[in-house]
Amino acid sequence: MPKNTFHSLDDKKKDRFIRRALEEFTLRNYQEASISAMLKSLGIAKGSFYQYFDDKYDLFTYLIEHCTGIKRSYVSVGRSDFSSFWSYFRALYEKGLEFDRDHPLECHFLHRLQSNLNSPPVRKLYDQLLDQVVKGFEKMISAEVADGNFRSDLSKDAMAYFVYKNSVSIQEFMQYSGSIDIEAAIKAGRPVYYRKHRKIMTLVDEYIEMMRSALEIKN
Amino acid sequence: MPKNTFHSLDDKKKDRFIRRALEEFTLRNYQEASISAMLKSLGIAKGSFYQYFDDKYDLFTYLIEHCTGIKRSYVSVGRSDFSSFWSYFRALYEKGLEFDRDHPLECHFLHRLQSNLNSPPVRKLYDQLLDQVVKGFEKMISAEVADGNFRSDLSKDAMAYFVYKNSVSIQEFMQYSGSIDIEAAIKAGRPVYYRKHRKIMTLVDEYIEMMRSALEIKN
DNA sequence: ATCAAATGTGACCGGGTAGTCACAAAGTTT
DNA sequence: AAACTTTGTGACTACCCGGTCACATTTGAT
Repeated sequence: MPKNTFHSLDDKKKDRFIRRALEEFTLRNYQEASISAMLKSLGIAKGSFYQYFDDKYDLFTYLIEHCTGIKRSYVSVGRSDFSSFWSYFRALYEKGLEFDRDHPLECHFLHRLQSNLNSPPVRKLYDQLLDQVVKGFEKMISAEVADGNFRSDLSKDAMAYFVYKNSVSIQEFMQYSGSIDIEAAIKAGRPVYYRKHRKIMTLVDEYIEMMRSALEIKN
Repeated sequence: MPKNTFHSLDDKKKDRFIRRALEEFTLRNYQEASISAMLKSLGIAKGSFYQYFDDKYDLFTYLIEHCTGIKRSYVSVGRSDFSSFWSYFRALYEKGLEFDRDHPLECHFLHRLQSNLNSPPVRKLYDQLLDQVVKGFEKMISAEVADGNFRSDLSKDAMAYFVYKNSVSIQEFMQYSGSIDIEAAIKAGRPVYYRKHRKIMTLVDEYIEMMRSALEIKN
């Protein structure tokens, strides 16, 4: 937990600090991320940092909370507002793109969490977030199965994991195929999907089509 | 490239060295992996190491070549030996399990490469391997489309990436659901899927069923 | 204006790293 | 046995890190 000293910081200074910290932890691993380098480029003394946070890990957990908090306000769409799971999924993805548009650093800091799985403390935090998402999907998928929309011959947790992983995969494919350059966008502080909205939604629709065929009952 | 000094090393010593190096680079990131710690636990002097390899990166690239070489000898199954793409895919996965059974360290060192994507030199090597695999799948998928087995309304590269990523996902799901503990297995030097063969192949079949439904033409 | 509390500072500590180098030991050829 | 080549060694350099602490500065209340 950040100390009071950090909270009572000038808004502008606090913002600059958070942005630089996100950049540091997004471009490097948790272990590799350097508090020293970050402070140097911010022009803040080492000692000051430790009046804001207990330690490196304290800052890291704060950043996660900061980002998930903002993300929640974007992806808070309800399944019940949509006629089908896939129109819901599509809307969820579009909200994700809005999140990237408005808060690229926050968005991709969260995406890169999975690069830190060998740091036990980070892994713990990641596993919690992962579990939340997959459990959420599992619940919705169970409902679809109960309604006779999704097939019942597959285990629900595997289906949920399948959906989650493929939704992550979409971005990875964009990177693989050269359509986006996350690192460059982060360094420039610009949204990753800027002016790529049509392109990625086309891909999202392809993925939805694949997942739909995979999970829905054939007629 | 390892120097002659390394090649002319006693087989037993060379083996012990490789095993310890693989362990180090599998349990930690490229940057975090410590040559010093590795040498200390091996009882080899610092100076000796630099008569075997140019530097850390030289060792790393050697390990990749070492592992891919062994892996190739396992997964060298031909598509033409199977009646369908999915029976081929299944056989490929079983070969992968044999690779894990006989060479767990080599197998999972390669799996953990994707945890190193923020190290530019490592990323370059990973991207090459990724491209090889995806391009391979793409070729086969194109043939399936041409034969009228796979649908033609999706882009082939997306389908190839879909297949590759989901095949990786299978292992991740095993880890997620607590069926395997890769880190523990590596530390013990034991195969990850030891006595889990039935369990994972059941999951593989579920994934194949999902991917098949996603990509094949509905009848 | 005074004083106390809050905040800022950067040299410093202990510990880690990759890589070097002068030297020692072992092996090989003459 | 002598000369030479290859291999082994570990103290050492130069550098990085996270975190500390005695002290300087600023703030705000009296």
